[in-house]
Amino acid sequence: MKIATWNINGVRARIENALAWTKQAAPDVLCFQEIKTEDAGFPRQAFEDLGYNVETHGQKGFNGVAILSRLKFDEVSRGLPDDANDIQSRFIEGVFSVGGGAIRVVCLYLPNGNPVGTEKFPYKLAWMERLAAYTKSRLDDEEAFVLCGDFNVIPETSDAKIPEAWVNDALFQPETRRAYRKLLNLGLTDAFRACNDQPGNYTFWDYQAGAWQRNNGIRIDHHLLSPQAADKLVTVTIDKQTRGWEKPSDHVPVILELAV
DNA sequence: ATGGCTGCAGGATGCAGA
Repeated sequence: MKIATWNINGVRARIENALAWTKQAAPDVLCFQEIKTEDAGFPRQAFEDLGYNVETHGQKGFNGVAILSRLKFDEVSRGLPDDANDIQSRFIEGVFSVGGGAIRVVCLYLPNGNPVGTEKFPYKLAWMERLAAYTKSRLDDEEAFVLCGDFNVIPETSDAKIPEAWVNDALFQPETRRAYRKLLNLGLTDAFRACNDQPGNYTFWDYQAGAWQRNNGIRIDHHLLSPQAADKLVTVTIDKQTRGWEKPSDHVPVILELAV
C-alpha cells in the first residue's frame, strides 16, 4: 500500500494540482498538511468523487491537516491526546484494516518554530516532546504505525543543499535535531533514509530567489515507522514533478510503500 | 537572506511560512 504525505500549502488555492496528482499517483492514503481552511471549506466532494474517504482537522487561515483514504476509517482522532487546550490544528490520525492486521497513520504538521528567540521556538520543542510521549505510548502497543507529515526538521547536513544557510533557523537548531533524534531513538525508522543514503534529496524549495531552479532545497517531510511498519518497508519516493507545475506548493509529495 | 514569494483574512495590508 502507498501512504503519501504532502504539505499542500492551501488546499483551496491548490485544488487543481492536488486533484491531478492524486489521480495520477493514486495513493491508498494521502496526508495533507497546511490545508489552511476550516473543515467546512475543505473540497471534500472532489476527493470523494475520486474514491476517497475524507477526514479533516482544519483551522481558519493557517495550519490544518487532513487524511484521505481509499480504505474505510476504523478510527479517527484529532489533536495530540494530551492537550485539548492547544487550538492549533496540527495532528490527525486514522486506523485502517489491511492484510489481516491494522495500520495507524498519523498526519502531522510540526510547528515551524521561527524566529528562534520568540515563543514560537519553545512551542516547537514542547510539541516535539508531546509527540515523543505519544510515540512512546504507541510503541508499547507493538503495532504498525506511521508518523508522516511536515516535521519542519532538517535532520542532517546532507538534507540541505546549503546547510550553512540554515544554522540560525529553527528547522536546523541543535535542540531541534536532538529532539528529532530522540524521537527516532525511541525505536522509529526514518523510512527515506532506510532506503537512500545519498545527499541531494529534498522535499521543499522556497518560492523565493530561484530556489527550485538552483535545487536549493531541504528534506523536511518524513515518514517515521514503528518496528512493525518498518518490517514491511518497500521504498520511499520523493515525487519532485509537482514543484515544476503551475502554482505549485513549495513542498512536494513523498510516497511510502509498504508490503501490506 | 537581514526574506527577493505565496495564501489567507478581509476588503488594505499584515501575518505566517521556512
